[in-house]
Amino acid sequence: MIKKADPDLSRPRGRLKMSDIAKMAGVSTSTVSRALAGNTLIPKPLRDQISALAAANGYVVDQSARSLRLRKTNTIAVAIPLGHEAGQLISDPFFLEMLGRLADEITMRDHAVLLIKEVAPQPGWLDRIIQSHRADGLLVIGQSNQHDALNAAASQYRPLVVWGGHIPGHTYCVVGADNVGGARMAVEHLIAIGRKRIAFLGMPSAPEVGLRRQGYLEALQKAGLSTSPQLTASAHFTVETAYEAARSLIDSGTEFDAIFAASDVIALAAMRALAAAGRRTPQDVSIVGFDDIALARHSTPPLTTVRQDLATGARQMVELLFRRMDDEDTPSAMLPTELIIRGSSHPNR
Amino acid sequence: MIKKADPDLSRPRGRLKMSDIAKMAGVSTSTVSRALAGNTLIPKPLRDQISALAAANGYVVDQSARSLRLRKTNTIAVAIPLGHEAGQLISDPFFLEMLGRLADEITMRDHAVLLIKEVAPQPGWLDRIIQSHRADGLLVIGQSNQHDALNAAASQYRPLVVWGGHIPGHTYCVVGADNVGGARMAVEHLIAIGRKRIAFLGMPSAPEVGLRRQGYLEALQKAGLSTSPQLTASAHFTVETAYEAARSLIDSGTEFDAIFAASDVIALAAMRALAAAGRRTPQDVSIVGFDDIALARHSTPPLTTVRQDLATGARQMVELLFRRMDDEDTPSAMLPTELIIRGSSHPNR
DNA sequence: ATTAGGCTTGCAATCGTTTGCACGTTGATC
DNA sequence: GATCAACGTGCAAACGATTGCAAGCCTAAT
Repeated sequence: MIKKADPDLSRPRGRLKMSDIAKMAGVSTSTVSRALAGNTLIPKPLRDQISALAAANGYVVDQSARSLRLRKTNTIAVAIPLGHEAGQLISDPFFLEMLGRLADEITMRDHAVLLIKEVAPQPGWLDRIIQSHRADGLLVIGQSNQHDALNAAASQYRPLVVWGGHIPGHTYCVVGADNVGGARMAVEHLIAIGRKRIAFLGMPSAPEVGLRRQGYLEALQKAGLSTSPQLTASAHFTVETAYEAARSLIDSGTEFDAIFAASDVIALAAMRALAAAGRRTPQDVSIVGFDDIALARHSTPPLTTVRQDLATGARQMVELLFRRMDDEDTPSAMLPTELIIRGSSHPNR
Repeated sequence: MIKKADPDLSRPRGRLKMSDIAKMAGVSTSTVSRALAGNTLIPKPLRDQISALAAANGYVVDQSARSLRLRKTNTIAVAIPLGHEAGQLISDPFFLEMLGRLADEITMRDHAVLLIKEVAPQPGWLDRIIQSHRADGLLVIGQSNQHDALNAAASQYRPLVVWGGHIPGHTYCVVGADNVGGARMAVEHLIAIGRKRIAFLGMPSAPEVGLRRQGYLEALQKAGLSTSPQLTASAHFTVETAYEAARSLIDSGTEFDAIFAASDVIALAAMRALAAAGRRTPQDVSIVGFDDIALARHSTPPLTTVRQDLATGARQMVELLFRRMDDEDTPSAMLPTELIIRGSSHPNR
């Protein structure tokens, strides 16, 4: 009953459909569909014949049709909202590495990854992603300035997990590092090695950064050190803006003997700005960053930083998302951080 | 005729469809469809009313249905074949940055990005992506060991553009740096500063690396220097394997005063291996890498490297892909490289 | 010989949009 | 007052899969 594919037969220019395979095999589309799905209603020998025939002809199920009928796409959307950022580039190595890890985890579960970069999120952007039914679940990397939008979306849509800071009042499921604790640890380290005037570099309006600043302030207050607003300088996550911010801090004449930066990218930019101004790291100014990106260990001097475990974070996010896709309600998760002491803070290292 | 949405009306738990909006507006689905598409057959006032009604109710067109009907998805697939790689991670910063740039370019053209990581590509993997109709075009980052598969796919499928090396016999559209020329330039630089025994680090079975090795050999031959096979050591693109390869080169006792590495990641790993073995860079051994990743300028000493212009490369790829999606046949493109001389090769810098 | 029951298989409806075609309706023209 | 074009709108047929239901076939038991 099974006929061999005939290359001479002018096959319709268009793509093969399931009914074409059915015709070749002399059965109905129903049978082909069931056979390819491994449905045991179809006896094994026939199933194998049909699968072989489909493979031989390079037939592949059309996902649009399948998704429409099944109302599921086997796809996870990963969205990166860029509300704060200056450029429109996904540039921070931390985000990129996170993206790579998430892709790894999602692929491992036989789902595809739909990458969505949202440059200046407009009201309703989350709904547009969710309602378009292009994905079965949504991961958001970084809250940016979209805390309220995320809360609104989460109230109607279960399969949503966010990477970011644990902001008071979040009702969405968020996975993220212990930003306050990590920052406190970093600043306590600076205090322990004798630093007194510690500056903060970062945009506190980004939630994670705000929490890191909170940890910074807590540590300073506990030690009775100055928390002067002049010691805080705003910096986006890009190299250029961070360099400028560091430069203006230096030029302002504000005295400081250490910098705690909200990210490694900012820390490294600050280090270069200091060097350009003739201030040595760590002799004149100690620097601590946050993230522990690959670059950190390779800088001169190597960067002391607060490490976030991205591999675990990504695994956790995907794990929670899949449980939510099964309609389970899952709590948020906070991951521990680790202080990695390298040469940029401490001369003896 | 237009009715306000009624929140009390127990809306079916399931999602709003176009026919629901039609009912609310007192028109047919056809009209709604046309209105939302901005079709001028529908008078402007009515169009606006319908759009407003849809927006007010958070209605979004279902993409599965739309894609099925239109046979187009407004999505570009970006595939990363990992045929050679040791781990299963998308780890090389170069790939990740390329991915980010591609996402930027694609998003700018109002298409979504479907990210596909192919860990150990099985025969037919490209067909499975193409025939599944999940995307309107396909970008492949890196040829890995899939040259033949790419040729086969390209013969049947137009909208395909590959980032990689210009291997003899490629029939697919490939965009990539001038690997041979860039490598030649790098090695000539090493020769010019007086290096005589120049080692090569990289896996020549990866096409780009093979071409870089070719440029390396050409430069050596032209200068009448040794091209001894002992001067070549295989190294994957990951930090760990590269470190091991450099270490075994050192331990082998083979004399060398310079290393040309097939990528910056490899170069940086080699630099660390040398330092661990007590050899100074650049005094004892000059090092040149390839890519100019962000890390390169921050290492100690900063890495001399062959710069590939990723921004241009990504733009070019997407540009060509969209032209191919319009059924144009486009030629491959080779991008110029630039030698960035930093401290790792030359003591005086 | 008849019927029951188990296996296989196919029919036809369905998922939510888009769009060619045809059917009104309107106002202008002769 | 009849004819015609222009304009607006809706019907219904796709797009390509999945699946509940029912029908056909065959064997075995009464």
